Amino acid sequence: MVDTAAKLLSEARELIVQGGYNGFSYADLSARLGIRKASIHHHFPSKAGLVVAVVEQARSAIRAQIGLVQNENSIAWDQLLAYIGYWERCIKEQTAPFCLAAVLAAELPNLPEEVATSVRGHFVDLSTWLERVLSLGVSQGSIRLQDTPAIEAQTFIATVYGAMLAARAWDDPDRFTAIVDSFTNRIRVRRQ
Amino acid sequence: MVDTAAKLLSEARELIVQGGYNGFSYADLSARLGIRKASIHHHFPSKAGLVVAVVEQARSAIRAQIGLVQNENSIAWDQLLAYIGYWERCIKEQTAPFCLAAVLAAELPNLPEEVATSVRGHFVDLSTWLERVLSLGVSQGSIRLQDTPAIEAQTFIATVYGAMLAARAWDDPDRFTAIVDSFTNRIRVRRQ
DNA sequence: ATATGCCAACCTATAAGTAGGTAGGTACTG
DNA sequence: CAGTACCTACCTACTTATAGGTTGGCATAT
Repeated sequence: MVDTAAKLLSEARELIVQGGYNGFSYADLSARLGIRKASIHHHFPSKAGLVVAVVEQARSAIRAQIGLVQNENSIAWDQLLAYIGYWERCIKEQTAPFCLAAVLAAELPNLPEEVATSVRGHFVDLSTWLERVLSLGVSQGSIRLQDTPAIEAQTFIATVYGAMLAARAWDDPDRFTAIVDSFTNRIRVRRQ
Repeated sequence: MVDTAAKLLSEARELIVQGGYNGFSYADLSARLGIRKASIHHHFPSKAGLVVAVVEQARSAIRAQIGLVQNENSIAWDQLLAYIGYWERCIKEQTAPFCLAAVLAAELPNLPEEVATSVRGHFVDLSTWLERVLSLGVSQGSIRLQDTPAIEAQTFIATVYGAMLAARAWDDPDRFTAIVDSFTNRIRVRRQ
């Protein structure tokens, strides 16, 4: 039985992905969950606090992924493809057609400071994870980089987010795949 | 003597780039220009109309650039570098640290239909221009593509916008350059 | 009794927009 | 030349709707 706070986080995430920080209100959540705004304030006294909670939830998931990379049985290339595949499915199925942090980053100068801090932390967490995946891939011989793993991780994130934007603008999920493939093709070591 | 409507477009553009469609109001413009909101409505009766006008102004500039590519003296590589250089300067100087269409595209599902249509048109216009530049570069022997010029133009746009997002998230203009360089390095034909 | 989670009622601020008016400038007409 | 009409661009005052949030209360579960 999922509790109200969790549902609020989930719905808030969808609404943010759809229209950004200022594009949704407690009234939207109220309509979606069938509870009054005052009840939402009970769980999340401020909008900024709610959005921080949404971003922090996403960051927790990334940090869990970081933990998985530490597992010595993990295969870097598979993890990278899994991440890409996750977004491909989300974009095709329109379940999560855009990364929360990306849509918030686009309006970063206008965000409440605590939200901006959390969004930046999300970028740092994600790049930390990817840096480790890429480094592992290099040591496993499946990945070849032209720059440091840190720089390449940031490049990859930018590519993924740009690809999401393209998929959204052209209303074509294949744009996402094509654009991300140009990155993966560049770094992949072919075995023959 | 720049007229009021032009100033409104210019300020609206800055405000949109800062915080998106819902992140600014007529009151912000009123404060910036020192005129009352009702006066702004005189020039632009609706917010959607104002934002469409801002986007259409940007599209006009792109179409002017398309005209320049038709000039047989133009050098594709120089045009590409000029476009990149333009954004590098804007991001470093914080004069226009993000592309209008990109920040609007991030919240596309929530935009009024006429605005969404205009934003999509902006993507089409920009990719049309870039497609021509890339095709010209190929025929001039300075550019080598791995896919069709149309696909590569879209990839480039995604890269540029993703790079802007990265520069904004990391608050580091060099992120933009590094990420875009990975694209230009891939397509550039070296002469030696 | 306490904690949790919901509610009604309410508040202030602000958003997009409307209606009627004024002032200055320009063009036209007698 | 003066008067008139029209245009442009601003204004005051106002409207409705909605946003984020506050306060006190009720119901249920432990």
